[in-house]
Amino acid sequence: MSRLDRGFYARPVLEVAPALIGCTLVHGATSGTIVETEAYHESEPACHAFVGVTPRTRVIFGEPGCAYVYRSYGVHALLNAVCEPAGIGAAVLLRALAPLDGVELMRKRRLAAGASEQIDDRELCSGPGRLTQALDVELAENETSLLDGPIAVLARDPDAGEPQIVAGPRVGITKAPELPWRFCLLGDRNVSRPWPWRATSSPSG
DNA sequence: CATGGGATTGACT
DNA sequence: GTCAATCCCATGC
Repeated sequence: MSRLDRGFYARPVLEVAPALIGCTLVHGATSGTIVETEAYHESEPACHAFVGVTPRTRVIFGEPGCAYVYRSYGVHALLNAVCEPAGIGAAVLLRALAPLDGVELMRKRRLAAGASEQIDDRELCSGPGRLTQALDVELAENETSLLDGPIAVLARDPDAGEPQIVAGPRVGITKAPELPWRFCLLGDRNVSRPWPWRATSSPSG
């Protein structure tokens, strides 16, 4: 499968975020299927680009298809894909993967980063800070290109069919919490937080 | 130059 | 459910 091209990322961020579900994130010997994303846009205050162009946010206003990597809570690196044409500040946060290649390497890295000694496979990449630990994505890779740089995003397998996607409110933000800009692969158990899929099932579930 | 906040995680009650 | 760890950067003086 080939990398997504610049035109893929140059679209509105609310199109790109769900379109990334089912694509494959690759870094070195480790990879995973993207199962959870969130959209961020300069027009709403939860987005870092809301404050305008600064040294930090410059990349978000730059060329679509670049990586925006930043440190969260002084602890974790979070990976975003810059979207929309240059001049517009928008990006998609990659929040969870279903591990594909290099699972044992992921486990080794997660343990080295301080995780508890027992890690279920579904916990390897189930969170924005966890997936950067597992794939060893670093702050130094901020502003690298997803089109030909060290971090690659591959298109969906067209034979796999369209994934079923559910939308909901974004996680962990205090501003604009009502926007349903979080996208998950329906029923996938690698997502970073519980999803009310059982809401329509029996309570004992 | 000092300060406050944050797109999280893991451990503990 | 609660809480600390830890650092970059935007803002204000």
